[in-house]
Amino acid sequence: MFNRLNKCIKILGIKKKSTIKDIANVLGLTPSAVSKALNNHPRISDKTKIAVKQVAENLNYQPNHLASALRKGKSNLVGVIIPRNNSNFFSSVLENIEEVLNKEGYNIIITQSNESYKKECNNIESLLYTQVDGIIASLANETVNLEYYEKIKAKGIPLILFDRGENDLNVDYVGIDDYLSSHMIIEHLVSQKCKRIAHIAGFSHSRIYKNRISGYRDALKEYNLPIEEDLIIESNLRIEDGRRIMEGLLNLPKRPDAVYAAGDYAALGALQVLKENNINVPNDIALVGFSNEPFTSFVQPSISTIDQKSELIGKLAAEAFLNRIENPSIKTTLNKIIVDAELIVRDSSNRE
Amino acid sequence: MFNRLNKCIKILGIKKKSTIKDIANVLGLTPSAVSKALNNHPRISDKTKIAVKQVAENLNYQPNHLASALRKGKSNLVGVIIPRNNSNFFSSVLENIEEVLNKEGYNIIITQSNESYKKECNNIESLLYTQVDGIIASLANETVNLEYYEKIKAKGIPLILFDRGENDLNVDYVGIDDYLSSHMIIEHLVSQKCKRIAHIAGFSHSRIYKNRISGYRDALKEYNLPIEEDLIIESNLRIEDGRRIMEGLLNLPKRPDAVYAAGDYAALGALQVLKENNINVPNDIALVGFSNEPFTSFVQPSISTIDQKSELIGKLAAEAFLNRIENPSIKTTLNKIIVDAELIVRDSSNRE
DNA sequence: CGGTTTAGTTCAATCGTTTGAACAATTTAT
DNA sequence: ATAAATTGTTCAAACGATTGAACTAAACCG
Repeated sequence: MFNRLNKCIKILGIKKKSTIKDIANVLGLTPSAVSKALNNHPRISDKTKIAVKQVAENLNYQPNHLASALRKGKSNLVGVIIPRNNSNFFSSVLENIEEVLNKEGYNIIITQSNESYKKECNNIESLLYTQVDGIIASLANETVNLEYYEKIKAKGIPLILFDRGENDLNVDYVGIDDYLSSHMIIEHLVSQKCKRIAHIAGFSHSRIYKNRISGYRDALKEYNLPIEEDLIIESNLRIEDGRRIMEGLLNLPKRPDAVYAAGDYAALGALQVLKENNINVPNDIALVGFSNEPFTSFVQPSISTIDQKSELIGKLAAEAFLNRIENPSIKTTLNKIIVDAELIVRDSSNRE
Repeated sequence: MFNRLNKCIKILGIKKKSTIKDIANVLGLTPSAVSKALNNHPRISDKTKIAVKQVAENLNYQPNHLASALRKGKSNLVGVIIPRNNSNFFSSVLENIEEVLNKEGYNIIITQSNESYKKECNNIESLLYTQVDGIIASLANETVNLEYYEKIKAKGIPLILFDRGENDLNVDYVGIDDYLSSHMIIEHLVSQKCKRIAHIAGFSHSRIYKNRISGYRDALKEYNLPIEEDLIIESNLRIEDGRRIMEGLLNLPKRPDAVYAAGDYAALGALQVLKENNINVPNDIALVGFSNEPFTSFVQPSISTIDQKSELIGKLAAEAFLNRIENPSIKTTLNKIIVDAELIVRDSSNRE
């Protein structure tokens, strides 16, 4: 049967993929010599190395990753799990993770959870199955149960979290200081003479949104502004949430004079409602968002926001992984890298 | 040395990953029986299957993908190459490719070319190295030389192109009819009584933009409108390109009364300039973009655009791959799937 | 010239799974 | 009762690359 197959191959002129064995045959060497030559093993003569590489080129040889990964027990693949791909923040993080890891010979497998916990579990399952050497992830909003992530830790491969998931697991984390970012926003709004600042918040079960809320509260206290619970509303932070909540705020007996939304999409929804009601932004009500989505710069008025330093976060997350993989023995305490975010003041909060 | 390692493992309580061999030992079977049991081989008794699965569960067994892929000569991995990840179109296509392929047991490896030909080549290289079973790609704008893609074909694995790359290689393609889409836009603008329609075009070396240009030209002819070469300007279609070109158009002795931009970002740039010049959109100058980026719906005025049916394109691309992989022998003529795009009329071109 | 290095290579086992062939045990058909 | 078919399992050879140990020459040293 084999002979027949080979005959077919010959007749049809299909080149079967060449292996080190083929190279060995051509040169009258053993496969192991070829393997060593290709890997620049010191015990192989330069003459042989050159000859092997030449033949490899001619035969269009491509090493079989599966075989070497199996033997070496290392796939050089890193899994990345992100909630969704349509935000600028994540695509920028990805780009930078990829850049750093590619340089070190790793490839990344990107998977999206679409903010679904179930999808996230599936993703972990299939990444582990693919034998990735590590996982870099940002948790879905929905994710509360962390059993699956424990599974990764149990496997003994590095797990790095970024943006979402701080403290939730005892693993490396890279993110901005959400508490401080909120503080910066309030400080700025106060400097613009705002006195009643509402907060369109994210759900407080997610640590980052919780931190933004407490940063908001503490900053208000610091500036001796009263905390009014009706001015703090949690939501999913989509455009429609921003709209709904802004409408509610406008219907209050005493309207706020500033709105801090914990996400840019919610800020956009709020802005739409404000414009529809002919409310002057920023003079009647000032507005600040969060994330520096591209559209914040080109809507009218442009929206002040927090830049989360996605490039840096991507780079640091990748480096954290490399660190772990290179020193697996060193059970250092978990590494929490907090990057300083930047407040970008635009028209929506810049009063004359 | 091995004994020492095992001792370490025992002492430290580190569970080494369990293999079919471990399961076999527990049950007093051979690894092959276990393998067959796990794969529901008909020749294995139900009793054994149940026992094996039970033990597998207990040992927290996870099949080693590398080993099975190596043996089976199939990785169940599909590579996807996209130009950049920050557009809604691509992230939506990805989501749908993933959905269809996951169901069939495939995982996808996403790589971004960042519109760079060199990056694209690297991506192809590493995808092939990872032994993907197929590649689904949309070409970078820069890509003219297709040597690397020929390499994929030479390997004998399926290659499916979408959006960018129609006709350029003799392979399966999924995309919308750009020519017809242009035609729809012109038809609509004519119905709005526009007489001098400018075209902010993409570079005509890319087939899709070329088709949009010829669709534009032919439609003008059909409606007996003159074709003025100064009203057709090619660019990269970024916001700043749209701005620059719109400024140029406004400085013409005779301004156009409509602008059709081959990309939404360019349309946005144009819109900004129009607003800055207090030109009424759509009544003085009507505007239509292309791609249905989310922001087109929430800027003011909202921008009319073409929806490229990203969900459908993703699904069809994935299905085209599955088709090829399931019938590798059938050298059917190449499959060109053209999806009908949809014109979404919004405020920027809807005159009262 | 015998003994020790050193360079260059081959040998053989291994990674974990799959798979056709072979074998033994049991059942069914004749 | 014997042949044939069926069932359940083991055997052994792959898949392609890697790697330490072993082996053979040639080179070097005293």
